[in-house]
Amino acid sequence: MNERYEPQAIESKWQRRWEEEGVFRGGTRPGAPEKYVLEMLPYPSGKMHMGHVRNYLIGDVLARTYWMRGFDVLHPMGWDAFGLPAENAAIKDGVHPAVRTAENIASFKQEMRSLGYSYDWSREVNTSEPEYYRWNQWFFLALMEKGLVYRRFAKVNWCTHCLTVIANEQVKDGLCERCESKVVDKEMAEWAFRITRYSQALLDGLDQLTEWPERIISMQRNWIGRSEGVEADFQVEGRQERLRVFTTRIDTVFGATYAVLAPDHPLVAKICAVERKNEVEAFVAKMATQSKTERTAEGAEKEGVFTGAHARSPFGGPPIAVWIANFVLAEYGTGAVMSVPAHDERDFAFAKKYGLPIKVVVQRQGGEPLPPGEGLLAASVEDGVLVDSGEFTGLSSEEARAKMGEALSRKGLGKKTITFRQKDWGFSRQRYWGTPIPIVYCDRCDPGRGGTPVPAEKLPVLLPEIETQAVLTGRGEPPLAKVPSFVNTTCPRCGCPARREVETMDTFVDSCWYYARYLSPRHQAAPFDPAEARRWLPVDVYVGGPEHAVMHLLYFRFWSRVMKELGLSPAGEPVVKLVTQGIVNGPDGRKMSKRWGNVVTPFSIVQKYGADTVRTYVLFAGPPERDFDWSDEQVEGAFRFLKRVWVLAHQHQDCAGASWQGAYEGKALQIRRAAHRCVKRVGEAIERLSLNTAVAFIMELLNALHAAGKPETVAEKAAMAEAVRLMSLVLTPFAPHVSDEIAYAYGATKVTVAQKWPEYDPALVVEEVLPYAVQVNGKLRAEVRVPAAAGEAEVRSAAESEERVRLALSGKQVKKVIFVPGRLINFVVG
RNA sequence: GGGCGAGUGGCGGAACUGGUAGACGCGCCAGACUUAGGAUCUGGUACCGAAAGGUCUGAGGGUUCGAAUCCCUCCUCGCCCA
Repeated sequence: MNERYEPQAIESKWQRRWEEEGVFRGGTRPGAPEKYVLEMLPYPSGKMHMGHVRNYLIGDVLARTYWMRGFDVLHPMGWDAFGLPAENAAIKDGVHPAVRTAENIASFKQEMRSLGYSYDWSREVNTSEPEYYRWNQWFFLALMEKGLVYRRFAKVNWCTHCLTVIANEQVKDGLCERCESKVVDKEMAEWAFRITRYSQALLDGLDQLTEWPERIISMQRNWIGRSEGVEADFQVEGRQERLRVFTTRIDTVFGATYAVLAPDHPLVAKICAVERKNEVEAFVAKMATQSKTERTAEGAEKEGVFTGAHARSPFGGPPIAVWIANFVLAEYGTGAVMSVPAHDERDFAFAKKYGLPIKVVVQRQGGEPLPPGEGLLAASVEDGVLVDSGEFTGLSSEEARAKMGEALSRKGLGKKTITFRQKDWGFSRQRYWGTPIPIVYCDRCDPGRGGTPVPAEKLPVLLPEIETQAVLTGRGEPPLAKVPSFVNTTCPRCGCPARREVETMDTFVDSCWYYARYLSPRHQAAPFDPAEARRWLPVDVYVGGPEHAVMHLLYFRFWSRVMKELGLSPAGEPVVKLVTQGIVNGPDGRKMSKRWGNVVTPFSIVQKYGADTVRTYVLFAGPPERDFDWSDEQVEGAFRFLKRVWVLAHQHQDCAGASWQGAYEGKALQIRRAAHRCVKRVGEAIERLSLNTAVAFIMELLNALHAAGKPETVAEKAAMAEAVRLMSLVLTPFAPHVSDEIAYAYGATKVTVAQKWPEYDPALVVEEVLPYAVQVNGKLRAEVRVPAAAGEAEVRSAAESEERVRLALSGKQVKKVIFVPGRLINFVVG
């Protein structure tokens, strides 16, 4: 090895060598236990950012460690290559998305290689290639067969900037999650997956995910939003119609003083009183111009109008007024609610605003009783005991809910129901750069335009070549509608001229199953080879950002269940352990962004310090889950550390061949102890995913070896050679290039990742002398060092002979002695 | 408003199942080498105090021989849900 540490001189050499030797090829250790380590595949923008670097490093450390621990490891990487950015760029500059995407992938991949990641590139997957997306189409047909795909006419979230429909999951505070533009409601036909059929299963499955972060679990639970309640029919006065409401608080039904319909509820027009017609119609028209997110936003003013109609509760009582209001949505529950102002905050605010009656029907169990309705200052939403509720008076809220539910079903006026907040997944996108939906519309045999699926043997439906500037204009109909050669086809059923579906699939479809394609990326008969799936699935560790908690991770759990039902995969849940990494902020503590001018690019740091420094720094900066702020000084520190590792190895290179059969004593023994202790601690730290402390332990070893000075005796030289070798092995997951360079200089014949993770000698990691804390009444008074084998009596007498302890004990009576072996002794005095 | 998570030196962070708080790194201070140092090496570095000693894990209380860790109240920040 060179005298100076020059990463630029060694890193590409090792990267080439790993590649040539195929050391990261998965499936090359038949018979060995398998580990599937996966990181979320990136959208290939031109440049990597630090978030990517960190994401992939966490996986890389695990993959390399598993190789060394003897596993057969699958650690693939690919490209989430369809999507809006490339298409939006094309609208601007006319470069075809495929061209731009290919360029981006090439540069992104080169950056990845420069960081020394241990990917099995032979399994690389690109979701924009027909070889991949034909299987999206195949899945579409398979799901359709199972009744999990349907076409609906619905109010969708339309992003005014992306010019496409986006999923509920992609709307954040009324804005598009991607581009932060306004999202409006738009009524249109779309294709949807019936994911709600799996809502309960997805919820139940969360219990098995014991190795997922608790907050991701709770976010999914919230998102699915199961609520138990009842549907109850209110009879509209003087008409045939019944008004079906959904409520989770049927126990408060006797306090219902009015009912509210969604403005677009079908009953509105029918029951509206003639004299209120103008007002109601005006309100309905006004609501139609607002999006549902706008209408129900936190600060939004509650608004409504009286329809003139009245309805009667299924439990009797006087008729109550029926209103329509902005905060009730047709899509949720039954699109109608009973309003109980005394026991619901929204209803209370609405009642106050419009002077509607308030009636208390649930009393608190302790404390001040609630004043009668009109005197109430705020709604009381807690459970309690029913009052003024006919035959149910005196029951607890919980009992009342059960009894009332039963009563409703008995009378045929309602039933218990479970509703979910989660909605079906609309996946039509009015864009070009995505998977064509394999559907044909034929006027002759399908006049209702329900759509006829393209038969499986005719797949793929290829995305057509286009005149980029003419088709990707950002205006008008979906781009594919402007490509006659694509649109015009023949009906698969009757053979007549027909038109193809011009919408494409949400890219979240691509990421639902890519991890399975890696198993057999060139498989022709199916999306992937089920035999490989039995071997590798589920994924052992999945690393990615927590921002995917409720979109990707929910869709992908859904898809996994479907794949299991199709007999493709053995796994219900796709991933055993999920790791969500924290954000890398700029040095100023703000999110890295061009706007703040605080972006640190991986490329610049690799150039300046080399990949090993970036790797070591990023992993040392903090625990994987936590955010951290970039620090140039700390990077400098990581570089200094590697330089010191290098210098030490270089200095003692003459020790490399030394061997010693005799006993180790003195300095030689100290060196060996430090090294073996380090091996133990680093191994355990990686297992706990405490990667920052793992690096710290290697630093401690380095400090100890530097402090040991120059080895003189043969035993010392042999110990030093062993220590350097061990250090190069445990350093491999973090700084693999330096590790290999050193390992070879010390006689290795295989790259470190192909070597075995070292075993430590248990005899060398137990201390001979232990420090004991000596406390008097819990306060530290001294520290004594005693032989490890010493018992309480010896520790006590050693402690009592300490000056400070004697002083603290003098004149006091020892009432009790607490002895914790290996830790401390505590004298409790009176 | 509800749920979850976090709060430890000047800074990033350590602390296994309640057992010596501050590992490791950065920064800073002093010294060495040097034509030079923003390179490198050595030592120091939670706070108060000259020292003896005392005080420290957001604040306050509790349990315990002993609490960063467990319980209660409150404050601040982050994320998610409403």
